[in-house]
Amino acid sequence: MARSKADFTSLQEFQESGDRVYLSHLSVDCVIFGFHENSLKVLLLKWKNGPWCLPGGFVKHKESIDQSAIRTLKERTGLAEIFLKQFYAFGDPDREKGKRHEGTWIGKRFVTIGYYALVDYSQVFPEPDLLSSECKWWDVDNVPELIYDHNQIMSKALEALRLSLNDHPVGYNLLPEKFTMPQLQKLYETILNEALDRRNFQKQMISLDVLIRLKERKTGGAHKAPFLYRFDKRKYDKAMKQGLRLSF
Amino acid sequence: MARSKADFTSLQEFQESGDRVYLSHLSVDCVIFGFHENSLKVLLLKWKNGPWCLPGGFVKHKESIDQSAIRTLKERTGLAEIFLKQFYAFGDPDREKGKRHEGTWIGKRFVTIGYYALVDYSQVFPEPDLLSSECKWWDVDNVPELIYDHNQIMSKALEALRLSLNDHPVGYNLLPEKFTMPQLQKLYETILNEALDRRNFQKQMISLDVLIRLKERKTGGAHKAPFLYRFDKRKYDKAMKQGLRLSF
DNA sequence: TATTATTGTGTATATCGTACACAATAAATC
DNA sequence: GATTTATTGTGTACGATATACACAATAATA
Repeated sequence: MARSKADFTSLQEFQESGDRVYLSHLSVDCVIFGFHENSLKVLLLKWKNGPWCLPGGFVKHKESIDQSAIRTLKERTGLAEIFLKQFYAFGDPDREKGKRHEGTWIGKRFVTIGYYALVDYSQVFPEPDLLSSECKWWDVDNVPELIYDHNQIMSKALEALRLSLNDHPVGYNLLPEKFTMPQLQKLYETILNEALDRRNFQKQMISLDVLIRLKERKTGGAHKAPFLYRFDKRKYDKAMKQGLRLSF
Repeated sequence: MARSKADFTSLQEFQESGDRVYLSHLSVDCVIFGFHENSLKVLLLKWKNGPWCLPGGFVKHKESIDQSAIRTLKERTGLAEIFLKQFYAFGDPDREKGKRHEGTWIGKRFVTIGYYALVDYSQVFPEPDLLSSECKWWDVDNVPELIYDHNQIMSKALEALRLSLNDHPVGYNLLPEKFTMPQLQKLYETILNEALDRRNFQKQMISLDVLIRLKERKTGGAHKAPFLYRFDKRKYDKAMKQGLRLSF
């Protein structure tokens, strides 16, 4: 996990007294999804002279675990108010294979709570933290080998996102405000990793009753200009809360 | 959360040096579901001279969180090899409203990982631990007020169980080996809290292709004797792994 | 002006979910 | 032993939903 150093002035201080600020043995890791050029991306961090990892952080003594994920996200993407969902806790004692920082605060055993976030790619300006040399987007089906069990965490996040499509709409957080039906379809196809019928997809989406079709069309591309849509936020939020399949 | 004292000889020793054996700030809580006399039950623990709570435990230094839930379950029910599923982590800093043991190890802030378990009611012999005076089954829609946020944890467990019915079979862990279709239906109705059509229910269950109808019928009750069924374990396990609705 | 690739729309069919009715029967009652 | 009662076993008709598929319209390009 990557860590926030805002509360310390040096790595050494952090390693010597992490307990002062954070709960020991506990971290959060964030799988941040974005959508760009018809593919699903995750935001990864690279340690200086080290491997890639998920952006993560630690939990302050008087902070909720949700809050600590929100803080991590804010620090890495600059965004507040983004969609965030806790999906699983990872707690094998040997999950940190090839551990570094042996004998230090960060070298202890950690149980980590996994969150995934959905963000508007175009609004994000990735920032590495003080211990990282890079922070950038990777294609979900082309991520490098990550430290510890972070590849597994990412897979589980993607699986959770896929499952959520069964009962919840997606897109509000991943697409720009105005978007076309083909864009929305590509998003679904990318997350599900399968092709969908264009006409049936449109019917389904419209039946969800969360879209508003605008008068405008998207111009500039070749071929027939597609209509632009936006989400009806109120209906979208309602669908997120209630779920879409109330069926048994 | 209730705690295991097996690793200590006194409460005082435990309070003074819990860190020696367990990860600090971290616990697991188990919502143990059983099914008896046509209603869904949860196993609760009562502190000596205190309120009721979910059975829980702490995580040893070299133990996975799953293992620590398994251990807790074994201690409380006597059962090993039971169905167990992690469903959510609860980490608000003030979740332990009305905290006791202020200033002691157990009085610290805890983030807890919630698990739910499905067990065969008739196989369980509830055992209180050394700090509890009682351990008994309660009807899910009639549980008393529990400590901390344990009522919320229980609700979330029930919700998770309900959602799981959408894509996974249930019953193998909650029913005796041989059972009737009406029994299975009651189980579903209890979990979903709604009445289901008898004929359609049977068709659905049979279409899941995890049941084997036996030649025997259940005798003894009044009225027409229903057939007995059992699960085809191989198919059941496959359905548990793959899920039942692969549809998008 | 013609071409090209893409979008907008509708229909026929199969599948699934839902509503519903009647015959069979094990125990209980008389 | 015949009758009553509540429950189980089974099948069918209907409507809703999912799926497969075809053709006209059009924005940019050639």
